[in-house]
Amino acid sequence: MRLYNSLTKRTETFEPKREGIIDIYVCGPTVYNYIHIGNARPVVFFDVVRRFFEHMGYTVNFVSNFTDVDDKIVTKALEDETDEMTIANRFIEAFYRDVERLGSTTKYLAPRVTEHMSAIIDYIDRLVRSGYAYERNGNVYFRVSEIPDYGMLSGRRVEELMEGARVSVEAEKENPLDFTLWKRVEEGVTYPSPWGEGRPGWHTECVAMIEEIFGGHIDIHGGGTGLMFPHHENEIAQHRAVHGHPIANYWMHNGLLNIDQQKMSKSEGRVILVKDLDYDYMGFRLFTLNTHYRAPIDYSDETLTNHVNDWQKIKRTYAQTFYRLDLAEKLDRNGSFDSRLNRIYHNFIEAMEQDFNTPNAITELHNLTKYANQKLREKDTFPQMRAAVELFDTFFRVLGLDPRVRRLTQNDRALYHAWTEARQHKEYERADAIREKLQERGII
RNA sequence: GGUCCCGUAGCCAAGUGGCUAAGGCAAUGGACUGCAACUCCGUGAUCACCGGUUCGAAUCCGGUCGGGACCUCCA
Repeated sequence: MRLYNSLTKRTETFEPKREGIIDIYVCGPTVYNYIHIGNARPVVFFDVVRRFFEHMGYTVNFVSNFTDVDDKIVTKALEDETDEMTIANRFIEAFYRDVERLGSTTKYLAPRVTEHMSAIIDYIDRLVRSGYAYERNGNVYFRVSEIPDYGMLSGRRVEELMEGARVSVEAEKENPLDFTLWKRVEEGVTYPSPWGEGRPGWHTECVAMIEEIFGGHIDIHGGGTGLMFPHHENEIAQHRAVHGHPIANYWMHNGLLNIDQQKMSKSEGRVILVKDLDYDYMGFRLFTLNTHYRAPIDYSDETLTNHVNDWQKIKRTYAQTFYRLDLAEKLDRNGSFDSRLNRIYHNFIEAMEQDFNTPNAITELHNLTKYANQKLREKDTFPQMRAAVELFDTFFRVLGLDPRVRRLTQNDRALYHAWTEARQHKEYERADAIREKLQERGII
């Protein structure tokens, strides 16, 4: 398995800390709104990462958090005249609904910041005691100058950051680059701490939860490119301060999703929410996976339509192969893998092992589709068709695609036989009426 | 001002030094069919431009043009 490591900027051979087990953490959403299709990208991609590792026999401990304490949630609660917990719960539920729509599994550990507040406060306290952080008027800041290679992940040097005209200037900070660990606040929910009532900054939650859940050192840390700076940079700094070693062996960052060549922007009305997507979600999933995860994706209706069509063809082929076998009572037989199918499987795995080259993996899905369609037109190919269905099932499981094809009912069979009979007797009007029903159900 | 990424057929996209530059969508010709749909077979690229390195470059280096991101919350 080869993985591009954002930390070292090179493709490396992946080796987990423990034989056969992979600990992975992906930064999750701040739950103050419905997620948009850009947020959907890591939801889909890291789901595929997990699925592929599981296919390869690994046990994957997958954790992705919910940020349910944040200024934006406080603002939203004030707007809606309710409390933060209500807002968070509402959007966590909505998040799970969207994740399911996208075909990603919801069965993973999803810790909430509110459930780990004492761990977060304790973490900050240790940073203060060891001199890596300092308190000013109820605010706590991280002392960036204590970390010599600060900026290594995002490829920035401290001097460059200092020169940036837009670095925020807060008088009480020792250094403009110092970031907030704890914030004294007047408005919204607060928590008691050694520095008074307030709320934690955003950057400590992930490291504190990783420490509490995994013991402080994981295999893979994932997230969107947009989080590299400053969030992940700050995670690295804090973890380095407390533990003296890197928090994760591999960092994986997915590229962003733009709309019409530009970044999604709420203020400019260029946002598409997952729940409002008026397309087949499996087609959308295929669309995101058809570009390598590190490259940016440019969304347009035309491009998405391309992949929705792709998916329809794949799904149709699968369904027809499946139903043909079902009608012939051959679904329970064993498949026969010929050299062509073996090569398709082999190429698929090879593509995935090459830093999750899902576009090339999808090419093999197309090759399989062609194979199945060819077998459908040839005589006496049930064993090969059966093998194709098995391989489809494997690819679908790894990529998280679901054609929603189930075994035929008695009614479906009767309909099919009636159609065949009508055609044999050249009763075309009746045959066409039945055909329409069969097509509606995707059986032919 | 500083840092960085990208430009492959109408559209999406893989390939990052070496066989005829994968694959899909769209288009188009043919086959199959009672008609149709589906499907199958076939058809498409001086790899933005200019120069350099090399026996050899889409791939490396320099420049030009074009697009975008980050340095502030951001998947």
